[in-house]
Amino acid sequence: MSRKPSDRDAPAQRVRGNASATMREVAALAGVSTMTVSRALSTPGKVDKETLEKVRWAVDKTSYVPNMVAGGLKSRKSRLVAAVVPSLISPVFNETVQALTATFNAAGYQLILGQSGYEDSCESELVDALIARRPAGIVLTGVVHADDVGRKLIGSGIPVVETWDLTATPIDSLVGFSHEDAARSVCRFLHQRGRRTLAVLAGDDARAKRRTAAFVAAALEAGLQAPRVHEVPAPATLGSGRSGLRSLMAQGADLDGLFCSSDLLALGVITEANVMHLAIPGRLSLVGFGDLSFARDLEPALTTVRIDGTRIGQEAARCIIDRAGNEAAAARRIDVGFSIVERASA
Amino acid sequence: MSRKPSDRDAPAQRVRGNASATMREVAALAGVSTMTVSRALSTPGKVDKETLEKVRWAVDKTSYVPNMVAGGLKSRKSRLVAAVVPSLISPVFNETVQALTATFNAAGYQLILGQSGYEDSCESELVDALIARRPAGIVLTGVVHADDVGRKLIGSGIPVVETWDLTATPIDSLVGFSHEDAARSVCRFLHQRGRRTLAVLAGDDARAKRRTAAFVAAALEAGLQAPRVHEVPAPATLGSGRSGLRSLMAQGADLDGLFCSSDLLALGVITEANVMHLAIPGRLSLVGFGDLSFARDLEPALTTVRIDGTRIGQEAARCIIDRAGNEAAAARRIDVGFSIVERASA
DNA sequence: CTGAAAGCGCTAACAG
DNA sequence: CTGTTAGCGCTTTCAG
Repeated sequence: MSRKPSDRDAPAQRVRGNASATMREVAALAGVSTMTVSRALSTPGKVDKETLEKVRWAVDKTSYVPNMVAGGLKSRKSRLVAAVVPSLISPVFNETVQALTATFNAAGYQLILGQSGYEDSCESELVDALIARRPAGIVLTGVVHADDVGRKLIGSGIPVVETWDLTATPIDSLVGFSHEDAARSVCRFLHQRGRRTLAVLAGDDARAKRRTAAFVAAALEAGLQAPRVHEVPAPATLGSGRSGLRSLMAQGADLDGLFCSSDLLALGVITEANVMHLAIPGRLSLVGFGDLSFARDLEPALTTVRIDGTRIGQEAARCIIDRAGNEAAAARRIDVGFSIVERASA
Repeated sequence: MSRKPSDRDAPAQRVRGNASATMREVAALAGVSTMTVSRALSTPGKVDKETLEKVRWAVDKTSYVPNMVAGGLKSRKSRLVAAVVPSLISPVFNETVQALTATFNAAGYQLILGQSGYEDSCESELVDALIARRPAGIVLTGVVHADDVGRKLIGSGIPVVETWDLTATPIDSLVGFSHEDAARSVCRFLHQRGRRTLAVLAGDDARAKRRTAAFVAAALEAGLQAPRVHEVPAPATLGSGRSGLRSLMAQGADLDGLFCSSDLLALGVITEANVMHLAIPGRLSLVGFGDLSFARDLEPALTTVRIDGTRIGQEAARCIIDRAGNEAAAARRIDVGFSIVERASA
């Protein structure tokens, strides 16, 4: 079996089998100073054409890849951004994470991902670990509650964007929507369509709980009886949607309007309703939350609260990118709102 | 409105309103050298108890958070790892990404996330950007095809783990399973249960295509007629599952066994079958792929190919963490296999 | 347009 | 147990 010697051999310059070339090696090979190499790479316009050629050739020859760690240390621009998500298992934040990665990558930034879990417990350590990287910004999913975390974040001087929620006391920038308003709207929506016996099927995380509370309050205000509430452990699953519906129906078969704190729960409700021969929307109006990709194609198509996760990600990224370009840029507060996508299920 | 002055003010040491303290400031405040501070933080056992106290106090007082960028530059240990995923929208890799983040974080590493899209096009630039961070390792989803990417990766000397697939020519370590074997097993499974008119409903990404090809070949070998194939654009959705089933049935209502390249497609098939009054598994046996969280609770519960995404993530992380501790550690090849989870739908 | 000098903030390696 | 010295690889700054 013959083998072209150049194929996957280490480039000639490098003696150490692995470890990347350094700028010095490139400079030596091109017969210029490291400074010129640096310029050729970051501001090619400021370098003579011929010199540029030589440098490019040397870069190629050595397979040089700049070391951003070193560059970042000196220039104090890490081009790194950190994001914290409660969970990567549930698909709720997939759109946002995707938009963050895409927007940041397009602008030459890289994303470090951290997971906080649904409790605030280890968030403090996580934030420390992230600050240690001196990122150009930190994107948080949810608003910060722990006081020490907030202080740490403020003290670090790193731009912060809290997302997926609104608060009167943001740390810095804010891109979200009102969970309370969304829940109230759903309640009104069901009420206006003649539904009188309402219930909520919700996860037990903080934001879902707030939606539940707002929904219940709105129902009471509208003169309806207090909605039944069934809580399931976060993250929500199809299975807990099915058992949730059973348990809710067991409390009284007159239930005619149901708000699920997640489309996954709603999918479970549809599945179980099918088994129980409970007509949706005939007997029971169903509203989900999240407008996950499958919602539109369900049978019946799911009426749900749409949150534009992609937009949240994009706006959050913009906050940080813009601020990196102009330190004086002000903190932003963006309410991306929500919409009730009316489909067959309600 | 009164305000406790100490509340959110900048610590006394720091003049610049933001920007974190440096180790020098801590050292000065504690009355020791920077080296002692460094040791107090990373190897507290080697520092006198009293000194330790002083340092800890100074760290606290200045809200000092070590700068890992600087530390990493000197020690050549970035404690950063990069991962590349084709897509963050589809939930297929959620488990793996979650396991990677969790395992790495537990070991004191941080994860940089990159998205390649389902084409190999921009993968090369992405890999460059990642190598530029000098991560302790790179985890790839899928095996590398582009030759220049492979060479670049090898040349960098950074440990690489390819995942979710097997290949005879890995770059370095490998954690995956055989897509061909999985497809063949499903074919055998359906055949053994008396199904004779088979079809495949599959996404058009490279790995799904290979499963499709293997499934078709296995059917032919078993003496069955060539399975019908319906391809849908990746990423797969519930909607394309529904229309896929219609189109497949239109080609002949005698179809009695269907393999979907994703559970999401299978969910669409179940939904549409419900509408068409097509009994599953009575008339049509259905097998999905992925064992997404909802599969077990569907009606009928979905028979599907389970890939242990969590294990893939954990093993991949281990490959890199172990190698970081012992440079001589050998490249690993782990076949995590797959299993057909037999439930009601087939 | 190019180069030399001077670090960014931290830690290996060696002395005390 | 602690301190000193010397950089990691790059870029800012200032002279040519």
